[in-house]
Amino acid sequence: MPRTATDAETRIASDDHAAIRLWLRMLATNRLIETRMRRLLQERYETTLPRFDLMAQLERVPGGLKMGELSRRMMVTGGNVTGITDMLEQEGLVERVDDPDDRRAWLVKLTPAGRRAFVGMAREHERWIVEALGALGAREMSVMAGFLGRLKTRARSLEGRDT
Amino acid sequence: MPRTATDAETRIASDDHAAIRLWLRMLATNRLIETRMRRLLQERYETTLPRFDLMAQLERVPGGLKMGELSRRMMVTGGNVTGITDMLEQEGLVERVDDPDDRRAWLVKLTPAGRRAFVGMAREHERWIVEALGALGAREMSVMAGFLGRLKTRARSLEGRDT
DNA sequence: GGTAATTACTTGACATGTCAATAATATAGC
DNA sequence: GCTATATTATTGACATGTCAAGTAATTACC
Repeated sequence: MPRTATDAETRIASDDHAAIRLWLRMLATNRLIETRMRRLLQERYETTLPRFDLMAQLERVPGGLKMGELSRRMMVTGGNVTGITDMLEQEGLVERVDDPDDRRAWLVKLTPAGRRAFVGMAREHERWIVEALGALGAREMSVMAGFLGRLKTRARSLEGRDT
Repeated sequence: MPRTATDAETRIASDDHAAIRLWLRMLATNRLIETRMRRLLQERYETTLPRFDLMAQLERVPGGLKMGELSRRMMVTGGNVTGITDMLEQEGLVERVDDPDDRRAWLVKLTPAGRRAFVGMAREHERWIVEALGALGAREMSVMAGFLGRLKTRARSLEGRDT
């Protein structure tokens, strides 16, 4: 029995493709960091990652965003955005305002309380991320960002046609 | 307004830390590829990513794995493993067998039908991954795997102490 | 060997995610 | 302007994920 940690990457035989190993490592790394962020957000602010994400999207757009815009930016379905917005609205952190240009649509905005709550969280969240990614230097981060950019482009183009 | 696609990475001001930008890009890339895999698994095999993951863990261990082992390897909670195993058991793809060494525990194994189903899926899944990660060459994959390895190690050590 | 602490799993409550169906409104085309 | 189509958001059904509490069995310890 190896003594190394046993996780999602485990048990990949050496003849498996390098791409598979890389993908599993991406999954495991993301999950580790994401789980940590969830836990910290819960412990320190009694909130969750999706709520934080939604507020982060709104924070830079004082005029608010339509549900569909939120959905696209958060890369989740509209139904999901409806649910999270409902929660945040109940908590008084965001508000739905009628879109004057489209009576089907809402503009979702941070309330003053929401903005106050967000800025504190965001500062600390940034520290957590800097800490978590601190294993890489600036140059390495830049190289990795380049790789990821190419993977993103590829993934998008794959969704275009249907292979 | 830039003409680039609007997604989870959007609207990060240039003064934000490189680590944040990298993290958001990791999230977006993972989500894009993962969503594609979910869709393909659903379309071609009427199954889901967590079911596939659980079966993948079992495939290399003919003797089966305990629920707790599955939980650790899949990096999800035990309650979650119970639910997914229930589904797969109903579908006849895995079975719970009494662990002869521990009467509290189960050994979860692929049924013959489960193994048959898995090998077909796995082959195609590997093609999908190779295709999705094809934007990177072998050397680049190896560099990226190294970066991710360091991020994983860091994340684990952060969970050790409590910063 | 008997009790206390730990471990393995299940359960129930709930948040988050998907999808498909629906209602309301906008838009395009004639 | 009317109609057909597309877009915006909500809803409900369901899968997946968390956590905390509960049960049963094992292990540690005196």
